[in-house]
Amino acid sequence: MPKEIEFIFKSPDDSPGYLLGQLTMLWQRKQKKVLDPLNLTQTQFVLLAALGWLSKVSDAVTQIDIANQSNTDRMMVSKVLRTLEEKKFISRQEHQTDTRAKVITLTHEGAKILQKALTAVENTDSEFFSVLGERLPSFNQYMAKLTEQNKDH
Amino acid sequence: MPKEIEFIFKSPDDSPGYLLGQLTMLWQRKQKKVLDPLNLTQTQFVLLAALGWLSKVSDAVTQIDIANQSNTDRMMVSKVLRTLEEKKFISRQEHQTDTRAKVITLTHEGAKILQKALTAVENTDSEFFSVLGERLPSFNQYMAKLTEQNKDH
DNA sequence: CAATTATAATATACACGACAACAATAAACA
DNA sequence: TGTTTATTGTTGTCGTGTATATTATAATTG
Repeated sequence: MPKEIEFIFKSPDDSPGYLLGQLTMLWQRKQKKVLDPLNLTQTQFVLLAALGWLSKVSDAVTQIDIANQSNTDRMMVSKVLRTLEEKKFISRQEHQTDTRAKVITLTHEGAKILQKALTAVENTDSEFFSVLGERLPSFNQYMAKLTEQNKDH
Repeated sequence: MPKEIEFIFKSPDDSPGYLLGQLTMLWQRKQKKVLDPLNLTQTQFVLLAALGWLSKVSDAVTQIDIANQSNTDRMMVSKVLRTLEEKKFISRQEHQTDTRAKVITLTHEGAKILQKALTAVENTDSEFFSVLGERLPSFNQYMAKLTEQNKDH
């Protein structure tokens, strides 16, 4: 390193951004291990869960609905749903009134996998965050507040 | 959705994993906007910062050192450092005593960019987490504890 | 010292994640 | 009604992340 240049580094433990990044990396690696045996990736699971959630209140869920529900962009949804279709976890049909849109539904197989995945992920999360103990609700509040405050612009 | 199957969804606000994922997504999008003008990606910034940090105490930083410091895996470091070399932000030389290893150093240009990036990122983080106010140290403690607890296995 | 084991870096493959650009069609409105 | 605008979905590109396997070389040990 050029000797004449001095950097001012904060200690990692004082940098919430750094900590957030590190923690997320660990969490995603753990999620991956849990979902791999179910033939699902993290994103595939999230989109499948979003579809399951939306299906409770609508019988004509479109790709845009899934994108909005999961805060994913529509290109990602398009690509991942194609993969999920190949895996026979979902099916895509023409929309009745809007020929641009596609109606996405869970297959039996997809519903079964989603059930397993929801349970597995919840158990893993429970263990991952267990160190917080009774402080978990407080942690959740922090996270929810931060998410709310930083949405959009 | 197959009508006979019922899913049990937790409310998103009660799921720390979901919240962590959502928050990280927002944070990464914001980081990207800040780093784009500096011709750096998130990962490139992290590795550059790890290199800067290590350079303070060592004059023979290897790729493995950077990988360990940043908790990134070796392949990632190999690929990203190649890109950073093309951008003239770092240089890679043969190691004196270990011919397998490469010694990584910041170039002048790289050091200047890193300085700018460190400032920009810290300002962005400061704004991103400002809603926490005086609860920030508490939040940092939660994050540090979670990270520590979930390292490795 | 020779054989085994561990380590540093790379090659390749698959799957995101963000973005730009595009085609088709629906909705809004002059 | 006809034109503009918005919406739905797709394709393609760049840059991660993770896993497996490979090459070269260092370190360990029988």
